[in-house]
Amino acid sequence: MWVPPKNPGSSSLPLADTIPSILRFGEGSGIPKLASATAPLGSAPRRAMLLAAPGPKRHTAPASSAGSSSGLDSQRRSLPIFQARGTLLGQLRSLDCAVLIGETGSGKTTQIPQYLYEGGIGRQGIVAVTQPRRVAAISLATRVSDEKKTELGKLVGYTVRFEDLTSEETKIKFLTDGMLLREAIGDPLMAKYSVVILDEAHERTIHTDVLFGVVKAAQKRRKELGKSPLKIIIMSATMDVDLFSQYFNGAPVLYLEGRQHPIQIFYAKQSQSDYLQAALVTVFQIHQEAPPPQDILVFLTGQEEIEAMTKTCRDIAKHLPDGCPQMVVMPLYASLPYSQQLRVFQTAPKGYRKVVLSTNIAETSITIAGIKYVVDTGMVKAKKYSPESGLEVLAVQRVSKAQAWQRAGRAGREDSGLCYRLYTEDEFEKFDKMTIPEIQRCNLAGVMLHLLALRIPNVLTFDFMSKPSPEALQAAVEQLALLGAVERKDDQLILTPLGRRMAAFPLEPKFSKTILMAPKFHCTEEILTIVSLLSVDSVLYNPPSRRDEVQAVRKKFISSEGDHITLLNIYRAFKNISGNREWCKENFVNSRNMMLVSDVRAQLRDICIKLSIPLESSRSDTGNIRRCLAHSLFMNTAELQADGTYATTDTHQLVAIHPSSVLFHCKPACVTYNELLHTNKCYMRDLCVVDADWLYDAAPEYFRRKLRAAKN
DNA sequence: GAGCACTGC
Repeated sequence: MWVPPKNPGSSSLPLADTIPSILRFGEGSGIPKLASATAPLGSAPRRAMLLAAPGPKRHTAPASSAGSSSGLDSQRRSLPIFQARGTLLGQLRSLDCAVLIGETGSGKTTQIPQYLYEGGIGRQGIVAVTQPRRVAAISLATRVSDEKKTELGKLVGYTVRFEDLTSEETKIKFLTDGMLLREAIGDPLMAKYSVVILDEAHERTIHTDVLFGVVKAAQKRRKELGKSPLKIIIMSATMDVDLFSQYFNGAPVLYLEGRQHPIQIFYAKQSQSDYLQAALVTVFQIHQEAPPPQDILVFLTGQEEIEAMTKTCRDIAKHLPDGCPQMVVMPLYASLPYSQQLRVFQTAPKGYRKVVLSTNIAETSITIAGIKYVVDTGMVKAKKYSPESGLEVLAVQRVSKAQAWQRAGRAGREDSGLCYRLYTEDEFEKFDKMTIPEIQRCNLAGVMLHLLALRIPNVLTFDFMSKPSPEALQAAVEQLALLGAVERKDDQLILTPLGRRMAAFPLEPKFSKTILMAPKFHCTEEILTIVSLLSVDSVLYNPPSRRDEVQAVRKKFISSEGDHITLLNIYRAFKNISGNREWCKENFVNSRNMMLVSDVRAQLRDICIKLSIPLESSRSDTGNIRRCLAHSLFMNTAELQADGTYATTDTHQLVAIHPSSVLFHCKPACVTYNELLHTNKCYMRDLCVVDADWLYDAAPEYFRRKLRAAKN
């Protein structure tokens, strides 16, 4: 058992030449919430009732017969939640809404849907359980169908984009929150569901936040219409209970004990001016003092930082003193090719310690077994949105307290763990309590379009749990008006027929509009490809170390007309050789994302057919494609100024061409772009060369208005 | 002149 340094200052680091300072840590005074199994929450609403479920404290390893039915049964019974089953069912039976707070490992997500089913609650309909991520929905459905000893897709099934494994028999259905939201367009009362469980509610994804309001409205409406009741259960891991409870008319909060292992927290004794340096020192300090099979997870902010740190760690690890364990260093971030991501799941060879340097992908999306130590820089790269400028700002910032606890929790998955925070306890106390929910950080055009499609009476006053600013709502509606999706009628905002068609696509409104414009320019096939490419992560893989190779190979696809046409060329080449992996590797194309593009394209094409949109190809005529883009992206344009810089056409914001664009070294007179992203500079991403005249043709009134505004 | 946190429909 590793013992925390009693006097950290005296522990000598054999790497003093490379790393000048030793970081001093003090043990946290406040007992971290995650380490406390009995009293997880300080401020429970008064109406709350406590469901203590003291399961076995000792972590029981999965039965060796895991998979066999008896093993699964005994595992189910050994879960902490099992002893609370009766009480829980009694409560849930009588409640319209409940908030369920369960620690990691309480088994709430797998067990509660089964308890409801077994207890005959809501048998007349389906029990829906939403998840923020696809993989979670799929693996939970698999697990629960195993426990019920049924075939996946029968009693228990799942629905995620591109995959629907449900049938007439399905009574317990796991789905992504986005999927349930999309289903609601055709069925705003959610008539086929008797219970909706919104899981991982504390993550506050934009979809969960919209669903809060949608299920609440559906429940109320069903009651008014005298239809069968809809039961709502909110499941969350952390402390936002007051907010959830208040929003759902004072719904009772039920607590479930979990099986999180204790985590010891250490804070930096002094404020750190350089968190990268501090992280480096801490990793090697731990490495020197801890026995080898215990792995380290370090939270950093981005790809570039992680790649640089990986290299530094590897260099230092080559020159470790005798007797020191060896080290394997692995980067982890979302744009890393899948095969490389998988490496973090391999156990390190004997005598080696695994050090994973990760973005916040390891906070929720990827769980790595065997992590004993977490090193938390306290920093995260996150997006903010300013509705006034329409600008998205991507910046490194402090994490919230909730996020810091989430990170710490990654050390206690299998056994007790330790978390080193590279900030002082005083600094921590100044962190925001919660991360600002996504719905308050985003462009809301898509959300507003969705709400309108759900026939919500007044979208500007929609009952959000955390209301976005009026400016953000107004900006979204204005954007929709510009796209021709909404109009005012008797002081009410309603969808135009075009808007209703736009809402049928699982896309940002401007991309839906682009598709709907395409028939006019006889290039729907090409636009479908381009929009698909733009709506998934980049298919281009750019390893910094092989930049020259990448450039040489990519040359053959590059179009002087911009990124859209270049991407189209790459997709066509990919399809011409019928899309094999080898080709992708040779051409630095991310094959996983490319496959996804194919799936997305097929889905969008199906929707076009349902909407009777003619599917034509413009073949080699790229002018029509660019005209089509100009007609739908006219509000996203910039013009070259006399001094060689670019200014946006509408607000004359100074912008630059993003270095990832094929037009980076070019100076076209007029371009449209997909989005502006503010990092060090205000960059335009994904550009297309257009003719200024086309823009005026596309929206004469818009530009006349802009011109008048400029004159005043 | 030089850069891209993370999900999801």
